[in-house]
Amino acid sequence: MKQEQRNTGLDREAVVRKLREHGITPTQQRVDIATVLFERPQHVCADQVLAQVNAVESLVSKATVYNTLGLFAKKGLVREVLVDPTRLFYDSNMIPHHHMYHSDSGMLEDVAPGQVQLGALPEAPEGMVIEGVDVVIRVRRI
Amino acid sequence: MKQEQRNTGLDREAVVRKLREHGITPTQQRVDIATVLFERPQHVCADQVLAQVNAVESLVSKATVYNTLGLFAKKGLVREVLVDPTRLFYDSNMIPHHHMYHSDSGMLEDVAPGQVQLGALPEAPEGMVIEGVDVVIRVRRI
DNA sequence: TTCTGTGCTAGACTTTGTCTAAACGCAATT
DNA sequence: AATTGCGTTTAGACAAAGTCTAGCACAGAA
Ligand SMILES: [Mn+2]
Ligand SMILES: [Mn+2]
Ligand SMILES: [Zn+2]
Ligand SMILES: [Zn+2]
Repeated sequence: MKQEQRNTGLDREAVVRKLREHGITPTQQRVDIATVLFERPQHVCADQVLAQVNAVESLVSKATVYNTLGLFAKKGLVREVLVDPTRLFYDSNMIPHHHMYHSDSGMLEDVAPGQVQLGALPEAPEGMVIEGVDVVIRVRRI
Repeated sequence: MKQEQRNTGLDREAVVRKLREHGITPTQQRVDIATVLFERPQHVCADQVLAQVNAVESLVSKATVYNTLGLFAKKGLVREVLVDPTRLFYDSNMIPHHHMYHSDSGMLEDVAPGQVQLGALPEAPEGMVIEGVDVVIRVRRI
């Protein structure tokens, strides 16, 4: 993670703007975390974020990483993905899509929404709204 | 849980038969656990199974409950459902269906497969098979 | 300056689940 | 009857993910 590699992500200013757009006060730590998340679209769990953000020097505590990921999810900056019963993944790709989960390897792949034909959904019960529909295609080695 | 209530589930013999059909040696503990599971179609986590099976007298250890639920899932007797990041649910209803998850209350409801029109799915990658497709409709109070 | 609110932190704690090593049950062999 | 073998069960130690608490930092308002 040095300055040799091309950075396809957002620069610090763009990250700050993005947080503001979602009604999040852009603190130092939140910007650090968001910078890691939006470096590229990825599926990442809290542990990995903690490691990445503190790779060079210790910048952010565990509690803050967990709190911030929760906050980002609530504010619609990232999306939670449940495929592994032992940990929660955060998806920094907010373009609507589904997932293919390789249960052998734990690998998680995006599936374009056009690849899955989702027809009529059931109505949400009275007084409720559909928050989202998650489709996970689980695959394994033959 | 006395003998007053009508038992819609399977009797001990039927449970033993069911285990055998799935290639599972029907030990005392496994039959106890299966009896709880198939008393009625339900979504239940390991903790709850442990509590239910040991309600009257201590019959089965924690390790055995976890091992057995894992075994049952592997053998296709029950189905794992991932909706709550903190625990794994087991579904004793193996008829294909989807789920509606009430994120406020943690309630989990079945959705008939006809209610969700799942069209063409993507091919599994070379050398892989689709194990299953999970559809979870997350709803919450307005 | 003092007060107030928000955010950050270390580290204790909780919960879910796994692992280990010993014991058990039961059948086949001697 | 005693021995062996093997699959199963068990208590309890352990691991990992995540939450909580209590104190501190800091900025803006009064
Ligand atoms: Mn539980
Ligand atoms: Mn977890
Ligand atoms: Zn994704
Ligand atoms: Zn179900």
